[in-house]
Amino acid sequence: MAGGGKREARSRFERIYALLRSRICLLDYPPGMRLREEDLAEEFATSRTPVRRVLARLEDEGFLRSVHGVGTIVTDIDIDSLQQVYQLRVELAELVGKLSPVRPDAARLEEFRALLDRCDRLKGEPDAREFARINMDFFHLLMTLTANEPLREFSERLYYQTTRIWLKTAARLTRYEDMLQAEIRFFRHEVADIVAAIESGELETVGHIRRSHVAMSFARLYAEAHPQSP
Amino acid sequence: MAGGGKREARSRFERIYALLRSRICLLDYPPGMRLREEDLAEEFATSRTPVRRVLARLEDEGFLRSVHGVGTIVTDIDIDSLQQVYQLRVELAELVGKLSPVRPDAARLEEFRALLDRCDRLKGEPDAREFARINMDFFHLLMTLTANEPLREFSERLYYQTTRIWLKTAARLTRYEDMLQAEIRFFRHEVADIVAAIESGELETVGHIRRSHVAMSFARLYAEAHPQSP
DNA sequence: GTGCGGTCATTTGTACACAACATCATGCAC
DNA sequence: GTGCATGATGTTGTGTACAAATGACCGCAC
Repeated sequence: MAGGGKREARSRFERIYALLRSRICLLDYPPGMRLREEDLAEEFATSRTPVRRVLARLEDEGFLRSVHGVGTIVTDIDIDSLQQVYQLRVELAELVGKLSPVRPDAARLEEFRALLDRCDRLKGEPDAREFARINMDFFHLLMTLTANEPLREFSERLYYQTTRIWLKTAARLTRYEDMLQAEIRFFRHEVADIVAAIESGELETVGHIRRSHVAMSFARLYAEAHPQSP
Repeated sequence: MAGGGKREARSRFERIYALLRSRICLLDYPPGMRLREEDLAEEFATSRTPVRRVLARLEDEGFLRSVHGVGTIVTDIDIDSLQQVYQLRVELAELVGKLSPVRPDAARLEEFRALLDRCDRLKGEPDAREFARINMDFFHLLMTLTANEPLREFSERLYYQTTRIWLKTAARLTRYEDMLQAEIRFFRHEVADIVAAIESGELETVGHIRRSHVAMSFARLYAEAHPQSP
């Protein structure tokens, strides 16, 4: 076996899937947008069939909704309907570091530290999109701290479902520069805390830190959407 | 709109999906079995296309594995690889009753109580398949105790992935009658405990009870597969 | 007898044509 | 002018033919 045929087909599927999901989560495909299977097929130089395979999965995961005769529509999100998702995300965050914890090696640890530099650079030139990307890389690094496959899979699902709401909320604010700056500071603090916890080998502490930060992040978003009454 | 066209297509998809998943979990389709898309298409009086949509989802969820040129194969399972799945299942079990708890109404409560009768009847005529079915009904009833949609979805995924191992282990034992009787007793005890907790309004306690029973169930299975050394 | 190569049957993956369905514009009746 | 029927247009869902890939079988050389 030359080792390429079938694996190539599979990797292509994963590539298209990851790309489309990324576009949805970065709001390149904003909620409500209609995707055309034929356009996507043309972009990836294939027919509708493999594209439909990807769209079906994204629909199963709640990112899309295909309606016969109408189109494939990016699902809408709002902070209220995501409350349950966040509640579960908070719980799962704590489980990372508790179930099948994996101590990172030197190289992995260096990747964590590199995020601190990226945060600092971002502070000089704030950009919501770049922030979202760093946040995503950080998340994936965190997932390497547990070997529990189902936990990783579910956490990833919840993460991608909730990450859109941040960019959407930020885009709505008239002066979102302040919020962005503040969020970047919060985030850098979280990364620093977690790096410290990792360095002292307290993987379970990582889970607790992460849990509280996810919860607080949601609280801030929620407050932003629901101006408090006296 | 006469209200039937598209919804019918969707309900058909769900029906086929639930049926195939059920067959896999009840070992009607045992691990390693090869399914033929064309056969399934014929059974459901349709073409391969809708069947492939269902198989793709079952593959995404880890029940099947399609191999080009070979067939669609029911995935194998073993107690060791399911350890992580069980660990997460235990944690999620506790969250039911904690996240968005829903107090059951009188009718729902009656359904719980009815399970006790089914258990008692089962004691008189032990049957692994019927036991698995009661267990499944009980699980679905438990899911009505939380309104957290993602939690329900994930719990369901983990439940179906782990339920197969029980029947598989039981089928292997030479004298599985004893084990079955014992398991039925354990299970009836669990149902009774949980009914009592529900009646006193302690939904969070339900989660704790469930957690410990799932954990102990796994421990028994694990011990069965790994004869203890002194 | 054994190992190797090729041929064939079988099955999933892909491409494409067509059906089902929803939406919007158009025009006609009143 | 308004309301409704009707057709045009566009999109996803389904059926089907064909390509790609795998494994089994057979025959042949040695």
